[in-house]
Amino acid sequence: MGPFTTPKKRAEAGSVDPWTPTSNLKMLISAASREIRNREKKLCMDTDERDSLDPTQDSENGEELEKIISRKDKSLGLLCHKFLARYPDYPDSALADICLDDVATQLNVERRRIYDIMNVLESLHMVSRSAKNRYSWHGRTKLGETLAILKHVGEKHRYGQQMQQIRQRIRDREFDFNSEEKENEAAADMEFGEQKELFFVEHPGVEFKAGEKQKGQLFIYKGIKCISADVKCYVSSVWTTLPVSSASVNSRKDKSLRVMSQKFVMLFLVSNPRVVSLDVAAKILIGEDHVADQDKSKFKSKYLKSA
DNA sequence: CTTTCCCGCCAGACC
DNA sequence: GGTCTGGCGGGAAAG
Repeated sequence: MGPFTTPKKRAEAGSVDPWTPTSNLKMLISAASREIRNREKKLCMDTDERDSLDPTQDSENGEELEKIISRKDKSLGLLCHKFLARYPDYPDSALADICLDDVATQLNVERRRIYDIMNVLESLHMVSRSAKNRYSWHGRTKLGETLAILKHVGEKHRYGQQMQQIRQRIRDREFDFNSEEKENEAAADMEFGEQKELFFVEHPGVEFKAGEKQKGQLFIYKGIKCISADVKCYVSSVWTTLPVSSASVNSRKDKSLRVMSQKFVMLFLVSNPRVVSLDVAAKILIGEDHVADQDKSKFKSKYLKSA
């Protein structure tokens, strides 16, 4: 193993439930489902029992486990699932306080992973940052409102129409292989409006406190995997005022996981049909030209590698 | 082979 | 100085 290779981590005793290729999709559909969560609780208990077989104590046993535990068992989606299983859908008025260190210890993962989960859940206002190292758990109490707001914002940004346009162009391209130029023109014509403005949609009454950076990379998949899917149940209520601002707390230009997650949910909420391809989502969320740039640099690096 | 995405380094914010 | 936060690249696993 070279000096720059990712070190292999000791196997952790995790779920050994047979994980299917569609597990992430299932996760998406069920992340906040109570039934599944109860099942998960049971599963976690089983896992705890299994933990008594400490893999670090017995190297042979550890290697054996390492083979059994695939990367799917360590996925962010599963982790988020386990996290959700620990908290009630509708917590009492007494705030459920979440300590990052405790959660990391309990779930037996690096602290870094908890930040990812918190960012996604925060984007849905299922948690909010209360202090350094601490979050408050809101569960689904604000979810309905949040989804309604996000849908409204998604409509405002004309995400639905944008998706239709992109899909149409993709279809056109299938009939016309020499359409590259036309395509670029079309992209230039497309009216993205405020879409390029970066923003974080706040929940009324929830103060946004975290400091963050502006560098960003699209980790859409991280967002999707952890988000509750019964989106359609919540979009009926109507909002007249949008708590969307690019000033004050939102002044930090933000392409963080938190914001990208919100935007992705918006796409789902306004999409018809309800399937959103990553390709289309990326074109809207990071911009068509940027997607093209990324592809180019990818080809370039591949070319250089093979040369 | 290409795509997905986990790991953890480390920059920058914050204290 | 220390700690917290989270963007990001590398590369292994999955497809």
